[in-house]
Amino acid sequence: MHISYEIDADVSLQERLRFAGLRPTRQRIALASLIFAKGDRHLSAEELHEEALGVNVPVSLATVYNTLHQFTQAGMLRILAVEGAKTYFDTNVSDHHHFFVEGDNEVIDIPSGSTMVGNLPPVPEGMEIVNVDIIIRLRKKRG
Amino acid sequence: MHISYEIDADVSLQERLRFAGLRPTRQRIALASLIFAKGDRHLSAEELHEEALGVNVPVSLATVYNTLHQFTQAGMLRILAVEGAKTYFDTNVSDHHHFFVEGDNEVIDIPSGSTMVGNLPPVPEGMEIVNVDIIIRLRKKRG
DNA sequence: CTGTGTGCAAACTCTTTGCATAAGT
DNA sequence: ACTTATGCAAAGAGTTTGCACACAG
Repeated sequence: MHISYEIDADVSLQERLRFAGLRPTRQRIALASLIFAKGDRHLSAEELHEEALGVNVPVSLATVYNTLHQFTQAGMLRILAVEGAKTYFDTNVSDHHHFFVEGDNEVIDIPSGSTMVGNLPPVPEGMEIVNVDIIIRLRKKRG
Repeated sequence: MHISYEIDADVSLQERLRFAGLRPTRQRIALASLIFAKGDRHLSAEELHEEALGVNVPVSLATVYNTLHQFTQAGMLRILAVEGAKTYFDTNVSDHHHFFVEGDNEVIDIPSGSTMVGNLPPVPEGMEIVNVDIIIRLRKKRG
């Protein structure tokens, strides 16, 4: 579904939240506008929390976590299993893959045009595919 | 390099460890034989720890972590970034990919014959590829 | 009003670290 | 002997939970 939220961001964010069965509270609206303001992003709970505090939206970290998970469940975000401890959330829910820059811990989208998945292997008995994640790990060329 | 460790597991494990610059201590030998006894495996530190205790090798969890990381650095293991908190170590160091069964948190190797990576996308300026990880997330068919 | 959301702090899980003791060469 | 590993317990990072208060409908 598409809501043209370019016209009035706050109003349609409210609609999106309502549509997802989430009450459009101050915090959720604020977080949603931070998350979805700048197009595709990858962020951790910590990052979003700091960003919120930075623009004087004093949410608690717990609420950030709750909100991110609620948005994920609503299909507005996607969890990105990259590495170790930190969980990243991806605002691009469509089918695409990722570069991951080691050292920087930076996640970069791979445009979905660059089709890469060739023939899938046979899936084990009684199982079905949820999704296919490709992560290309990069390092800076020493130079 | 290949050492035929089928002949006498303990002796050649010692050699492997020595070759990696690791002193072949009781704990490392015991853990190595648990890890490499049964062919390709995916295990977490917790699992290995319990397994060790189960066969009366009383190592501490800290030592298990240390050992797994040392083995990884020595190229005998590979870290598997699957999901969230837990770190999995893969005894299959060669080029291959994985199924991940959601719910069970089970990791299954995809035989490297099933080539899947087609055309890789252009790599960002100044970067080089470390490796390509493909994880196919599965769920049990409800039935 | 009524129910859901939020903030806080405490709890939890996985992992790492510091330091005294034990073991390898 | 001399050096490196180990064990323990404590610290650390990231995430979650429980409960009183606040807010949306």
